[in-house]
Amino acid sequence: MTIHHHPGKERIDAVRAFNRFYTRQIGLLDEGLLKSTFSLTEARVLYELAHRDGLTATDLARDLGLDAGYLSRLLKKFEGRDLVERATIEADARRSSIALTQAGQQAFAPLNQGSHDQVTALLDRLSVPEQDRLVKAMQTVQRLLGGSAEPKIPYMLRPLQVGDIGWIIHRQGLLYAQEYGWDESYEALVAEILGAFVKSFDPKWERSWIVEREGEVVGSVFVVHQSDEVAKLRLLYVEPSARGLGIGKRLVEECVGFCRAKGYRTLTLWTNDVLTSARRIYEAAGFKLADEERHHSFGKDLVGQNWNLEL
Amino acid sequence: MTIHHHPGKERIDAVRAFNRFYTRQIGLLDEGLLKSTFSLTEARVLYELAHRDGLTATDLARDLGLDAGYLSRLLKKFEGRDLVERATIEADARRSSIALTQAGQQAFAPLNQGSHDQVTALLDRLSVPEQDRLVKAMQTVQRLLGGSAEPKIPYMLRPLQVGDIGWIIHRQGLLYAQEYGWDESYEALVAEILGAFVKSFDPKWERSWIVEREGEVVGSVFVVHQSDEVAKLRLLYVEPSARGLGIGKRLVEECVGFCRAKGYRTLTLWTNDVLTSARRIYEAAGFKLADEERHHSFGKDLVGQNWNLEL
DNA sequence: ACATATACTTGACTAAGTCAACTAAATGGC
DNA sequence: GCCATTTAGTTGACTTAGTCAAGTATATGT
Repeated sequence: MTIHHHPGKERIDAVRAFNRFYTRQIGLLDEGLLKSTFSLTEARVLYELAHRDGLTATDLARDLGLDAGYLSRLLKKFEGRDLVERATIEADARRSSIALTQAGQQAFAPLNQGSHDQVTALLDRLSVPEQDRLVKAMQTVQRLLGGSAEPKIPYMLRPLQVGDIGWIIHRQGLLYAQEYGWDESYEALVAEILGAFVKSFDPKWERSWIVEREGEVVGSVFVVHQSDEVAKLRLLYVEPSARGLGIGKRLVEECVGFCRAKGYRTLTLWTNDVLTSARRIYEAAGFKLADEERHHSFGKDLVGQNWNLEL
Repeated sequence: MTIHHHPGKERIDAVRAFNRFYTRQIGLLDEGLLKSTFSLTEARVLYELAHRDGLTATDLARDLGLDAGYLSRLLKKFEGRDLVERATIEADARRSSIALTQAGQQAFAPLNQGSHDQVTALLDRLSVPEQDRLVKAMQTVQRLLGGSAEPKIPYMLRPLQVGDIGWIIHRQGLLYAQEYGWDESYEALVAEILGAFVKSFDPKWERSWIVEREGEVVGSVFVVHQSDEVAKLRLLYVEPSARGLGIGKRLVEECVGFCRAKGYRTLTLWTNDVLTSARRIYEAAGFKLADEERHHSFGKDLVGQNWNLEL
């Protein structure tokens, strides 16, 4: 659903530079560990065995990218030294699940400690905020490359938290500047709307929905009280990276449901005709175009539209 | 200058998980390239030679983490196949600078293309915003681990851009919530102030400064017009990660200089007594405490202060 | 029941990397 | 200016790590 484009040259070069950099980085870390009696590959195998249960030889070969024959011999050696033991799986006599023995765990401990200490030393050179940034960045890389397919929970709705409105202002400002060339006055408008929303928030008549996905805010919408009959839907937005998941539709549905429950008669909203995908959502939800007017805002000539939904 | 602490267990585990993940990732990428006539190490050597000039054998061994003897033989083989040539350095007869020949460059080209294509394929699976996040995250990791010491330009001041005010609202909201336990009404206040600032911005009397460091906004300050005699300094802030660089002091100096140049008589500001490090900056700049008053705001009992500087 | 696929093993092999001993030139101390 | 020490690079002898193909035993699909 997401639109894919050809990556730019700078991006490709940056990724390649990172690969080279990290190849070296891993090389450095490995050097330190090679003082032990285990080779790097052996250490990797031990690590997997120490941290996961019920592994078979095939699992190990696949996950570590090892040759089956090589691994077979390696495991035989471990078995000979009583570091691992195999238990045949009842359901399949070809396979056996491999586990560290007590001795194997003891042999692995110093190795594990060594790697732990190395990483500690690495992190110790950084300040705490830097450590946080490092870990966050690594997790981002891992998540994006891990190709963890779609996350199990594609997204979740939650109420407003501190930091959200600033983030939404930031993202909306940038997004509409990039996509439609709007100037900074749009961002300022969003800031004023949201500042006022929080300041005069009335839980009896008003509500906000924040969409979070893998820890990131990817969408939001607000319902504000205009009169006891009329509510206004404001600032519907979905991050480009999260489009196609039905988030926009879901947010509008939440608004409509909320307004019905609160006894509003009309849900109104203002938008601009250039925002075509938003319009499709409003139409699908049953909104009717009430009126249009040309205006010059955000550095552009636009056509503003008021849409209403009778509840 | 930065304070260092012992990294937490989760952070260490996250880094180790990333190392294991990326070891595998690099393994996968390398597999693809091993179809060529060159081994992985040979390819790495060729890459370095193709991208950097005046390398000596020692440079290569150090930067790629190779054994000197192994590299020596490897280079001899390349030389025999006319892929590289060595030129003795005049200043030091022991060393020679190694470079790819025309043939070497030709031999490297398909290898380079292969790696390029692989990375392209990798990136192609992601949407453009995801690609951007990936590249940014990789650069962050590289910068933090590369130990590139302090950046050459510790920070730079620039005018406001689209996205800045949202970002500042976001960060200030989070920061004051974390450090002082203030609630979301502070973030809302910042949003209102900045929304109004942009909306009614008067370049003749007003100005903003954004501090950028390695592509990130790490501080800001605003001067707003109250009357032709009185200017107000608002929303001075510096990211914790960028403290200790004199950014706060510099920002206040910029404000004072601007106000003097514009002919203001007084520069005033409002702050709270809990913000001690800010107060020190104001005192150092010559501000005098005009009055104090208790108030309950942002979910806390606070003491508000007005400070003035006669220009 | 029979062709095909999967899980692992084994033998024969090669590539990749290490280690120590060596030469030749440069550097530092006095 | 001489000599001990260091650095750059080379070479021989060696080990380790990994590959490839052929094999056995079991499971799976039709």
